Amino acid sequence: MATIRDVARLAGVSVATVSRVLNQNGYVNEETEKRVRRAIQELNYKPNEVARTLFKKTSKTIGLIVPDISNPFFPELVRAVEDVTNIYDYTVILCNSDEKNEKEKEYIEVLKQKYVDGVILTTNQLELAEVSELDVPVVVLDRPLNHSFPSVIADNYGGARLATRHLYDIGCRKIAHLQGPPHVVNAVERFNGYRDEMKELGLWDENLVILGNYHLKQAKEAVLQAFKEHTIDGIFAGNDVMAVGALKAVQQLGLRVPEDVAIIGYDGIPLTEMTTPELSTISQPIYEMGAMAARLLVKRIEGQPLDQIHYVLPVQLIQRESTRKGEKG
Amino acid sequence: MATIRDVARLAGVSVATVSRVLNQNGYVNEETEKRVRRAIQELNYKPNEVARTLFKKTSKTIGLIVPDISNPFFPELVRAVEDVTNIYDYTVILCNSDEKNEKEKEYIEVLKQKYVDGVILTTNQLELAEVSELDVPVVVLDRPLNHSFPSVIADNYGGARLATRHLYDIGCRKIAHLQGPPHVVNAVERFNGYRDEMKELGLWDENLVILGNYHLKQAKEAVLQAFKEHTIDGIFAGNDVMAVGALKAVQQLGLRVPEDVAIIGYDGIPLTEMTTPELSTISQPIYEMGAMAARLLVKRIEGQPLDQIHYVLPVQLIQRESTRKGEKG
DNA sequence: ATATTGTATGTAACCGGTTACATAAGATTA
DNA sequence: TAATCTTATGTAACCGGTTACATACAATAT
Repeated sequence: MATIRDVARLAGVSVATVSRVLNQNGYVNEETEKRVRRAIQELNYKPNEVARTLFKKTSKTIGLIVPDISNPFFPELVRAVEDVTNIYDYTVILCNSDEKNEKEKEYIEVLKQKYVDGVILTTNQLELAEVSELDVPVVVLDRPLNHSFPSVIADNYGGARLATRHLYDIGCRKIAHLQGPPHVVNAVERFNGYRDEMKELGLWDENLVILGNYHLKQAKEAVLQAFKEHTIDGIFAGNDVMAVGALKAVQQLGLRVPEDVAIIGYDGIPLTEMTTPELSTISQPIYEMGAMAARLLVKRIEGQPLDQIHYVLPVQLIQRESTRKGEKG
Repeated sequence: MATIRDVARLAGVSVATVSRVLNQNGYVNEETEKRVRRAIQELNYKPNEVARTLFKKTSKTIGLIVPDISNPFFPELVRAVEDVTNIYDYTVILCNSDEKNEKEKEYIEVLKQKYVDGVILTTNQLELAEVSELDVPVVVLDRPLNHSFPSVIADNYGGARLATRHLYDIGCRKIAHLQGPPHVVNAVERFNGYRDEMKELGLWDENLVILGNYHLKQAKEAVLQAFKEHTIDGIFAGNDVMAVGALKAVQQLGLRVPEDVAIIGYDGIPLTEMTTPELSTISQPIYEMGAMAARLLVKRIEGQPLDQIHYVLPVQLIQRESTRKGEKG
């Protein structure tokens, strides 16, 4: 690989001049510039990003920490981050944390050592101290740490109330909630929304809360168990994957969806259109969330001011077959 | 951030000695080492990876180019690559190419400039010339370029024959193939397997080939169209996502799966367990493919010999409800 | 007694860029 | 006409590591 010194030699100038041509700063004579450009062409010279990074302390790379890319909520989010940062010439280092504190800390250490320009965090496991150690911009995505970092989330509380209310509107009165893991902030917020709406409707019954862990199998088992003990005519699942688990459980029990039990999920991942019946869901603007987080991060990196620190994006009820009863909700 | 010179000063030694302690090479007196380690602790010193990279020309980073992470086949693959390379202290730069030549070329350029230690390619758009420009190890995943790079693929041809034969075995005689995009090598291989099996069964009829593009909506439309023109009692879809499209089309036509039309997909993504009826599929060892590719790449990077250059992993028929007829196949 | 080997450490060049500073010539200004 | 500004370019230090090479002393071999 040719270096800037090779180019300088071939063009008969100093490395400083070549650097000036490359970065378009300082004075360079038109003729000289042509000679330099010709030499660059001839040698197929590409500047070494690492050397540049070492001096400038900016790597045009960001870190993206997600719990698990194989969880179907994240691919679209990751894709959005990649798309947006790419426009500004950043590359993305992908990190799967499994929500484990240890892995997150290790990744943050590595990212720092690689001089990443910023980090997007999708997790709520981190202690303040560890994140603060990062001396680069951070944007928190989907799982707000309740503090000073810019964040992008969707309206979990409002979405949960919307879902619960929707089940009520189509006639459900024994509305269960398949809750996500209690250590995940958005799961708690959705639970709170469900609880408050149920209280307002005068239907609150803590026995109707089913504990899930955002995964299919465990959710299905939990729902099967719940049906043994309680009467249920509607299920609001904390995420779409668990909604599928609920669907499977209900079908296995020989009950009809939505006639006997209506089901609504949360997230709006493509999966919801692939089940039979298709699943109603509270759709989060997943791509937009990722894109927004990426835009915020780039702004922060480039020292631009943010109009706003915390963004709460609106969610949307999408009614499909799993909650479409005779009365048409 | 403390530098190696700060550590040297505090420990009262030269930078060379500190470097020796860090890299555990050369001679260092036990007492001296203790002093150095104490200084490192005290300053919370972490070596700067970028400086190291510049000198050593190895970044402990690899590039991973996939068509689109939001295609449900890839998250698990990406996850596997990340898991395995992480064991060896590599980080992963994720690139979405959309199978576009232009994007792939740009990414390869950037990866080179960042001194990545190797690249895993999941694409078949690249010309030999462009990949060869990469002077780091390359492993090709899922889509073999038919040449000298190490590769990991699953047995597409065999899997397709297996799927076709399975439909035959459960009684189908008008077996359609929902084909993937013709510019994707694995789609063509699966088509070839289907064609050869059909010929061997004496059932080959080119009218039963339906062109799809690996996406749901288009596949569904194509299947609806095909049913207008031909009699079909079995569908072998080139991937699982299209199988879902076929399922939706068939259900929309008021036909029963599998009684009237049996359906089998290809890939074995989690989605296949979430539909109703659950989809039979040819399961590829997705995680293992990614893990294997990552292991090959690391071996190549570290200069170890490979036992074998091209790996073709076995696929497996998974029979579920969508092909479970009365006779029990 | 001298040569050789092993241990321990420091100096400075190097990786490949960027940029502060020095230098110089021609144009402009007082 | 001397001072100042603009344009153009080069030298060398710098970013923060690694390592070849030089140096020195003690232990061992000849």
